[in-house]
Amino acid sequence: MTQKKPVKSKKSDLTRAAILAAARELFTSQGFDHTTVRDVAAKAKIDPAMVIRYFGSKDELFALAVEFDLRLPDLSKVPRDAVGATLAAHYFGLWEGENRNHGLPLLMRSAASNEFAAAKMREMFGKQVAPAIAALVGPAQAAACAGLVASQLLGMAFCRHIIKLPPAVAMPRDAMIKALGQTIQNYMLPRGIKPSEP
Amino acid sequence: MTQKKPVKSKKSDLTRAAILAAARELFTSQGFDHTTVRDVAAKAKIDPAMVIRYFGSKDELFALAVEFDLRLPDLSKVPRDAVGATLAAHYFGLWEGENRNHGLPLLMRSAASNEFAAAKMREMFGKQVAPAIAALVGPAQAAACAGLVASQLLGMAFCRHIIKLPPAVAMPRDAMIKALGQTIQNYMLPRGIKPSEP
DNA sequence: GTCTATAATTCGATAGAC
DNA sequence: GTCTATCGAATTATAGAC
Repeated sequence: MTQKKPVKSKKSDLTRAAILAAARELFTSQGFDHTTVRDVAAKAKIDPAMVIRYFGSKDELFALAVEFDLRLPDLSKVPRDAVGATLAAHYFGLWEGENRNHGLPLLMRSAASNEFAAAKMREMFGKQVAPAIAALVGPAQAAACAGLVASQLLGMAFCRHIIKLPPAVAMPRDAMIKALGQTIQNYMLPRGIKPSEP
Repeated sequence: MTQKKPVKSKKSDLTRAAILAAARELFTSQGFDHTTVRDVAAKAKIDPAMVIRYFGSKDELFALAVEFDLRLPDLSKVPRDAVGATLAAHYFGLWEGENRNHGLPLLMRSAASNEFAAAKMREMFGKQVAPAIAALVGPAQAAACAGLVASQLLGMAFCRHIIKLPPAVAMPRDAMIKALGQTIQNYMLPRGIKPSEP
């Protein structure tokens, strides 16, 4: 008797997870092009052929490695004058908090030279970030506001965590959150103008 | 009679320049890894072997392709309350002005996934940007200020020109210069505090 | 499911004729 | 200076034994 869907497939799942974790680490530290299927297999302690067997190709493995959820807070529940600080703090939690085994560093590092990653970043921004901002500042100013906020937050990530520019690395976390929070607050809700105003 | 250093070596220089220009274009659009010596040779309409003969190796060719001068204005000659706008305008001139055949787009695109390019960017920042800022705001606040300014300017370049995030691309140049100028001004000279104050 | 062996490309760089 | 021919190494992906 054949089982269509076995209830237990522990080993397979563990192997899959090990491959994916190894791939994400190596893609992040070495980039897509300089990470070989052999490297991933070695780190996951399995045979290179298994990587292809489980994921089909190197490209499909990469596509799964960059998938993740930003878990943005609900900005409508945040005091209006604390929106900037909240976003800045959330962003640093993503980069320097306890749970950092997500795909953001990989996506950020890859997006500049990998069109698939760039497209993924635009998609994530459109689906997760833009709506949250539009709901707060209204549709008229949403685009410009979102572009400015993204440029500041991604820019700090680029300087501090990707290329490791010394002054950006040296800056204390609190000072940075304060400075970025003020900037973002000003981009989103300048001078207390209500979003519904003309 | 042999000439040690011929006064005229037009052809060689033209070939070198053609190779370098082709390399910069291809490295920028395809990235270092996906640009082959054969690609560069084809674009420059010469033999692939000549690329190596003229530049030694692909790595050395890349090193020359990323070399350039930011040509920052002398900030000491700019009114203090116009420093932010001046820097923002200069930055956009680099990215969207008439003379764009420099290495900045290539450096920016490569730095995230190429350690050599990242080091070059840190070096350029340290030699060209940091001193200009330090001379204006004083040594005490120079590092933090430089890190913040860099994060905002590089972040907009990343969003608007590298990954082409729709809201950042759509924003009119004037509106962006105004917004970034205000932010930079605030990072550099907040509330009119003089740089020499404790 | 797992591994060995290798197919099929592709690339950077070199040797040597002219 | 320039081109032809090719080396040697590395890569993804597959075929097939066990």
